[in-house]
Amino acid sequence: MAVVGPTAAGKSALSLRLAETLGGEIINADSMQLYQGMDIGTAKLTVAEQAGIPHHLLGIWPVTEAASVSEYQRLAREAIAAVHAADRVPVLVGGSGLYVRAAIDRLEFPGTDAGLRAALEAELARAGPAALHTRLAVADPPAAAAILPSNGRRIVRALEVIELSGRPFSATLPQYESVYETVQIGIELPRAELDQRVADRVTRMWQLGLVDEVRALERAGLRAGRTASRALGYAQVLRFLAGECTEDAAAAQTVLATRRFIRRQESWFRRDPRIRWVGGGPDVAASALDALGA
RNA sequence: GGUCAGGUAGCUCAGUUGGUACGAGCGUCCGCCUGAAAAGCGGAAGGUCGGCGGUUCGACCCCGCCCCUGACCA
Repeated sequence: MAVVGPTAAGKSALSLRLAETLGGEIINADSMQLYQGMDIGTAKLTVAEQAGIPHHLLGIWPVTEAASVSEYQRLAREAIAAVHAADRVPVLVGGSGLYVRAAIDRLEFPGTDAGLRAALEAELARAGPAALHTRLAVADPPAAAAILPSNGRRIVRALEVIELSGRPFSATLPQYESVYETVQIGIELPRAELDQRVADRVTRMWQLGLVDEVRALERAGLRAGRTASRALGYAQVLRFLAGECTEDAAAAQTVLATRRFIRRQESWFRRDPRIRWVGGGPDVAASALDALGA
């Protein structure tokens, strides 16, 4: 089963309850909790908070490593297989929509090539996205039609896949088709409440020492990390440490960016018709178990 | 009490020598998303231009009074 929903909705707490009740083990589906040492800012459960329930895929990548959905997919499926083998229930938990789909859905990621990618990115920087889009329009008209000329990132990836595989790039996500028998529980909370929780959470992160955590990670190479350095909270603190803004501004920006992120998460999960939504609050666990029985 | 500056989109501000507000950034809402996804990209909705009067064919832009904010002077 999977527990999804926006940041700060209470996924971790719910997953603990469900794993406990169902005899499950938790598998992380949060792209940033995959990183080592990114604990406070990602609201990663401490070992004590994990309450003896096995957690998989937490803190497995150094911050210098660029994230990869494809790699995550492999790891997640291994973890799921291991939990199944132990005759326990895998409880996938996380707010990274694409990662959740990579784990449970029929999705195959075409390969990548560092050199080719670098060349395309250099070209993007030099010529701009529109020029690359023109090229994409020749190589793969349907992909070009689906990808906006301003979206350099996707254009680069499409061109990379085409050159590597000699085949067109699927620029639209496939139908929802699970490879496991999965029930997805989504936690839904009113915006105003989520926004308040985010503000509180960021305040708490600062109290717990997020700035020191980032300092330590900086020494571990966080700035060089392509993905990790962009994480909510971390990017803002790095800017503060570089003297580019005040500490207060960093905190305020973290709140705003997290709110924006929540809107994107909602729009991602909203369209998946398989998700069974439950309200947050004290009854989440009960509602979720109801939804599971249903 | 006086002088000056200012009151334009939820916020910060552009702008029109009087002719339908051309606005921008942020926020809000909505959407997209196949190896960076806590990333990346896009669309939309919002304004009686502080109030009341006057001048004018016509005022957000001119005049008068009033209200509010800020600075300065007493």
